[in-house]
Amino acid sequence: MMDERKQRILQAIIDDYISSAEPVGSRTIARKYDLGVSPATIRNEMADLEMLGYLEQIHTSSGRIPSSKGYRFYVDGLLPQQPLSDKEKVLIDKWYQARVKRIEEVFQETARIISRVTKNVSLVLAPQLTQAAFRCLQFLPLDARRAIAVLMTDAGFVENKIIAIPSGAAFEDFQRMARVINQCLAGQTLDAIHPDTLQRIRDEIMDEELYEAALEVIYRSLDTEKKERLYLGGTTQLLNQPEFHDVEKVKEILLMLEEEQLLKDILHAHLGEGLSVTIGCENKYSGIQDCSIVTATYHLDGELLGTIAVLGPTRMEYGKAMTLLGYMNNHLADIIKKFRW
Amino acid sequence: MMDERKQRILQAIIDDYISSAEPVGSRTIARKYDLGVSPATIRNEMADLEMLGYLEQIHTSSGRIPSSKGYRFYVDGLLPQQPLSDKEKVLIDKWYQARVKRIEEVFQETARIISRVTKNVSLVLAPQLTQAAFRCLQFLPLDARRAIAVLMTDAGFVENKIIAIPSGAAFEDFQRMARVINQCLAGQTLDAIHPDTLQRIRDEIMDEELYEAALEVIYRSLDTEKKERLYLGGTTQLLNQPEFHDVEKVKEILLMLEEEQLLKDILHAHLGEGLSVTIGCENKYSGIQDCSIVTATYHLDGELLGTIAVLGPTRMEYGKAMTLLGYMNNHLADIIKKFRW
DNA sequence: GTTAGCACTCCGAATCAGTGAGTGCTAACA
DNA sequence: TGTTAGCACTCACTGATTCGGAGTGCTAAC
Repeated sequence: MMDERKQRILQAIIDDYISSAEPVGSRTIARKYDLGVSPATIRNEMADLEMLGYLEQIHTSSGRIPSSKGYRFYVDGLLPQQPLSDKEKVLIDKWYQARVKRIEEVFQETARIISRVTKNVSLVLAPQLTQAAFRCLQFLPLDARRAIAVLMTDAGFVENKIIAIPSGAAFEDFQRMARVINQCLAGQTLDAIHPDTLQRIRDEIMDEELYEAALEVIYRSLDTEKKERLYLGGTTQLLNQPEFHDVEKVKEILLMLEEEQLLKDILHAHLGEGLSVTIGCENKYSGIQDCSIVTATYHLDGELLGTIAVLGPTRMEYGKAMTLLGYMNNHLADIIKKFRW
Repeated sequence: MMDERKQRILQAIIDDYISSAEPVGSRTIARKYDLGVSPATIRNEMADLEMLGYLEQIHTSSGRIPSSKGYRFYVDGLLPQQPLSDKEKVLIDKWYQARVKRIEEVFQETARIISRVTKNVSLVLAPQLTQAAFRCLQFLPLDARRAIAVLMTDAGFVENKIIAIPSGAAFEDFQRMARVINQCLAGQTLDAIHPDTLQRIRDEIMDEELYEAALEVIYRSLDTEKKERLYLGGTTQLLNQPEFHDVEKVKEILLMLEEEQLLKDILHAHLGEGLSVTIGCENKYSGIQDCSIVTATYHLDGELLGTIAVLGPTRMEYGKAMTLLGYMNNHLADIIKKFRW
C-alpha cells in the first residue's frame, strides 16, 4: 500500500514543495530527483498518494501539494537528517555570550536565535516563578514609612516591591520577620507553601499586622510574576513566506500573535511532551490551521522549566526546526545554570 | 494667493481624504461640504492649490491628494478642534487603574492606550535611569561569596545585581561602604557623578578592591539600564490602513519598527520640542517618507522624562493624535508621580 | 468672478483568446 | 504485470481589448 517507491516519491514531493512553495508536478519530480522512473509512473503513484490522503490538488491539472497527513508521515519517518553544523553551534554560543548579561535576557535572545535560524516565528515560554524555590527575602529601609522587599528564587530571579511599614512597627521588626521567613521557607517552591508553614511563621512573628504585610509581599510578588513570560521572535519573518502574501492572512496571524494568553495555552498543551510537532489542521485553534508548530520543553536537573517553539506555515523546514530546538533544549539548561546560584 | 476660500477647500479636501483614503474630486467636495460654490469653481481652486504645491495628482483625471506641504499647512492652521471627550478620559483613567501595578508597566500600557485610541502605531520612550537621581544603594547577603546590590532611583526604579564579595572582605565592609556611598551620592544624577565625589568615596572606603567592586555595581547597573526603554504598541493597526495593503510596504515598515535604535533616534530628534508633527517627506528616514509622526515630550516637575509618539500614514487624524498626546503628556506625569517616593 | 457644458484622459473591471504546465487515460511495450 | 509514450483535456495565468465612470481642463455664457 505504501511501498518504498511511494515513500520516496512523497518525500521528493514534500522536499520540493517546502523549498519552492509551488504545487509540484510529476515531470518536476522525474527531472530533479533521480528516481529512475518516468513522469507517467510518478503520475500514477501521485494519484495513489492522493487517494491515500497524503497529497492534495487545488484543481485538476494543477500539481500536488502535501496534505497535513502527508506532512505527518513525512515528519514521522521521511525527515532528512540535517544536524546543526559546528559553525552554527559556535554562532549560537557567541550570540549568547555577547548579548546575555542577566537571566531575563536569556529568553528574549533565545527567541531571536530561533527565529533567525529557522526563518520563522519563535516562541519562548520562560519558567514560572512559582516553580522556582524560595531562596531568601530581605527588607531594605527606604524612609520612615516604607521599605523595599527583595525576594530571590533559586532560578536566579530577583523580584522587588515597595511596601509600607505598618504604623507602630519598627524596621527592626521587619528584620526579625525576614529571619523567621527565611528559616521557614528555605527551599520551598513558592506556589505550594504548606499551611502549617504559614502557621509557624505566624506564631513566630506574633504580630498580626506584620504578618499580613509579609504575606502580602510574598503573594503580590508571586502574583505579578507567576504568569510565566512569553517571548516572541521574528514575527516579520512571516511576511517573507509566500503563503502570507495576502494582507488579510497576515493580519489574522499577527493579531493572534498579540494574544499572549492564547499562545501560552497552545504551548501549554505540549508541555512535557519533549519534541512535538503539530501540523496544520491538527491544530485546535482555527487561526493557525495552515501553520505548524514545533515545540520542545526544556529541563534543568530534571525539573521542567519551560517551552520553546517554532511557528510557521505547514510548508516548514521541519528537520531544521526540530534539530535546532533539540539543540537549544540542552543548551538552554547550560545557559540558565550559569545564572543559578 | 491663499485666500479664505482656498483654505476652506484645502481643509475640506484633506478632511475628506483622511477619512476616505481616496483621491478626492471637485464634485465630492461640492456635494459633501457646503461651500456655496459649484464643482467648476472648486476645480479652478484645486488647480491653483496644486500649482502652489498643496495638492498632488496621481495622473490627469484623477482626484487630488494632499502633499506633505498640504498636510503641513493643514496641521499648522486648519486643524478641526476635537478635544478628548470626558468619556474617553474616564476610559483612559480606568485603563491605567486596572492594569498598572508597577512603574515599568506604565509605559507599556501608555503605548497600548495611544495605539487603541489613534488606531495607529504608538511609541513610548521611557525615562533614562541616567537622568534619575540616585536614591540609595544597599547590599544584601546571599552566601559567603556573593551579595545582591540593590540600587534605587528617585523615579521609582529599583535595579538589582548579584555581585561577588572580594575574598578577604567581610559583608560588614559592604555595609560600611553602602553608608559611605549613600552619603556621598544622595540626590546626584547617575550619569554625572563628579570625580571629586568618587575620590571622596575612595578615600573613605580605604580599600581599593572594595572600591572597585562598588564602582562596578554602580556602573554596570547603570550600563544595563541607561539605554532608555522603548515600548511599541499597535503595530498590527498598520494592516488596517489601505496604504498598507501591499505586503512589501508592510514588511518594510515592520522591519523598521524592529530596529529599536533607529526608532529611538527618531524620537530623540524631537526631544524637548513639546508637541511636534513630522509629515511625510519631512522625515529624514527613507522608510517612513509616506508616514507622519506626532511626538510629545513629557515632564515631571520641570524635568524632561521621555517622549510619546504616534506613527501612521500621512493620511492620519492629526487632530486626534495631537489632542491625545497632549492629554497623555500631562496625565503621565500624574501617573508617574504615584510611583515616585 | 462663477458656472454649465463638453471633450478628453485615464483607471479599473470585465471579457476573451492563447499559452503552458499539468493531469488522466489508453494502448503499446518489456 | 508494471512501465512508458502519446494524446486529449483542464485550468490558471497573461496580455490585449473594450467599456463605463469619475474626474479634469477649457471655453463660452451668465
